[in-house]
Amino acid sequence: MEPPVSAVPPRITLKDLARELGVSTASVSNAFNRPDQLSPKLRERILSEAQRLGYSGPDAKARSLRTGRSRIIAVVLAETLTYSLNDAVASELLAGIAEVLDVHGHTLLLLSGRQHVSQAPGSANIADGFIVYGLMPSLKVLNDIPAQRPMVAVDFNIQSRPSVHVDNEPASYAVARHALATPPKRPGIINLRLTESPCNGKITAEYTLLAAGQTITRSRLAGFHRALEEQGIDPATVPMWNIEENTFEVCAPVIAEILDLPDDQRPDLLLCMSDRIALTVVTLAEQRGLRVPQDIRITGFDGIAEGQYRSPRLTTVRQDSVEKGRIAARMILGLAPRENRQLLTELILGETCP
Amino acid sequence: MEPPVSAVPPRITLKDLARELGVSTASVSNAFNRPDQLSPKLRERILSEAQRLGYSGPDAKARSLRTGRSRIIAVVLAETLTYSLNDAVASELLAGIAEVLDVHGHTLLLLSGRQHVSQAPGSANIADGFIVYGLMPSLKVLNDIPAQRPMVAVDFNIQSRPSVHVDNEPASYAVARHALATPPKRPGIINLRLTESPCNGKITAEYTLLAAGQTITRSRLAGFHRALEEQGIDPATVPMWNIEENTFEVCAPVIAEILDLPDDQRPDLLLCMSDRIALTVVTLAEQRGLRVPQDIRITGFDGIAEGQYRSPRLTTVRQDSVEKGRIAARMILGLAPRENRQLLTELILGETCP
DNA sequence: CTGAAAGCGCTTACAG
DNA sequence: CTGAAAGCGCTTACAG
Repeated sequence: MEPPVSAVPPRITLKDLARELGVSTASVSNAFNRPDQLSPKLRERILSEAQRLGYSGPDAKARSLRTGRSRIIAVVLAETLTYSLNDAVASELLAGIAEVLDVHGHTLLLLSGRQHVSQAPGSANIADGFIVYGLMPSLKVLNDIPAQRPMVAVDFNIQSRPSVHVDNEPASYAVARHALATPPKRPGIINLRLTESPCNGKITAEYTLLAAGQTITRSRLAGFHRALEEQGIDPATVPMWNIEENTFEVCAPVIAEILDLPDDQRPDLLLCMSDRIALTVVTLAEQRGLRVPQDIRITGFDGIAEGQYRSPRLTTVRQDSVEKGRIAARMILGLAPRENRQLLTELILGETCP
Repeated sequence: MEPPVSAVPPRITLKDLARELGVSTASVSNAFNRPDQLSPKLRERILSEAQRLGYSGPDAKARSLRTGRSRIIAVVLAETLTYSLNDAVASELLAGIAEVLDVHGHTLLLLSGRQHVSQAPGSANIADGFIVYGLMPSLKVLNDIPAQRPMVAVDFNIQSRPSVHVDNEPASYAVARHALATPPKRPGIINLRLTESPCNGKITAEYTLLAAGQTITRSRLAGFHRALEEQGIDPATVPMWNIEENTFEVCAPVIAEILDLPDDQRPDLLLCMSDRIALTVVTLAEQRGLRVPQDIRITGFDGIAEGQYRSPRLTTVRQDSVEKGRIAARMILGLAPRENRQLLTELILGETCP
């Protein structure tokens, strides 16, 4: 089905090299892997001869079969790789993971829970461990993974596996409480992936929200609602929109619809479930000549760099995604206890909602 | 040295399953890999029994040794993974690569040319092919790669290997020419990684630039210079600064230094070698109450989303990094001829330099 | 369509 | 410190 990556010309193996040198295969192996197991002189000879003959070291495929370990850790991403690689939060998580793996001699294999159908099944199970990021449409990918391999879930839960989270509900509560301290005339909420069936626009009565515990965005909504109630605002009276994908392109039409409402209907405070959403509001508001924060106040969630290295700076709540990645990686490598972890977030007061 | 990832409990193998079912190992293998080689009925029985006994399919380590292919393609990044994952251009490249690999049943292994010393040598050679991105401090990593494996270079050159580039010189010329059509009083250039020894600030006489052909930024400078000369401006009279890493944090102090020059010395046009640099100029200029483009005009290079989904939009030249990744991936998979490619760029007229 | 057997390239006790 | 040998878990001609 797939064309071979290349026709491989004759290749020299460890055995060939041993024969060539008149030593045992064990000595050649030791020359590369256990310097203390042979004389420096012999090792020198083996290594230089290897270089001369174009032998670049033991084959990793054979080594991993023999030792049972590949030194590869897989990250399974709920979204497509294309999306994840361009998302600031996912990128930071990956950076945190990569940092720890690198220091401990492991490498990072990227997999997606939304892979193409032609995806060779089982190619994932080469990895020694798995970090699974976010709720995926189907847990089928996880079935290909041998049950004994370590696995940790990030930002969602897998039955009987450790997980790493942030304190979504208190974090949302904190930012909403700050925003509501200045009473808004018309607050609004822009959710992220919160409906059972796809909805990119206003959430009307016909939509059902995902169940609590299924998604972190449900916890974020709970935090918003708690703050609203505390201010004597009935959450049921606050209009909600939903965004299907955390990108400018997908956010823009929904936000344009909101901002283009008549002055007396347009929200003057928008609580957004991500910085990407909030930043899109800022950009489209500026394009329309709406003043931030005078005409419309905006809050985000995540604390990504793009929201801080600009003007006006985003008011948001910062989660340390890099640290989330580090912790997940340490758990997988057995350097940290495999337990459920919840990281704290930090309220950032920017200019979009002073 | 490194602790094992986990103590693996007893595990069932293909052989065990075959014995259990009273069939040959070939049939079990075929049930998973070649459905046409056995009766649907037997296949059904094997698959269901496998599930019941917790056999999740053939082990990828053994399979890859046996077949000689891992279906893994490695991307070797010149920068650290932490940097690369958070850089828009590198992320787009990776996204383009991942897109093609995914469709063709391959997965993506991330490696860095600046790995930690403890990095297990040779663990890279599990990959079937290598995409090498950017000039790295040392090509040592590449030595561990068997010579027969396909390899393609992106944004730099490796002896006798195909490469993928964009038209850096003409692209820079185009954007500079556009900018210089409105004659500046005091043009300036902000370079990226262009000096032999590290320099984060003004490039003075004591610094030597990297040789032409060594780095793409040298080609970009050539484009700027050609446009300057064409306008009768001697490039030697145009002040140049250098940035060591394409991040806000590293750019900011250099740019602050430039913007804080007295009014009669501050450049009124800055030609920047990346959008990240240009965006940092915009942000810091806004913070200082400088008007863009009235007080200072700014051009970038790359065409990243962040520069376009904001106001003022960046004037820049767009390179299709996603496509660069797609092409490199197709070459590696043997789906496109292994030859040198140069992609065209597109001038984008934004508001930072109308 | 099925089964017996070779062998992919290593690492690692083990005996010397 | 060195060498002979087993075996990691598969896939694939090949014979039936």
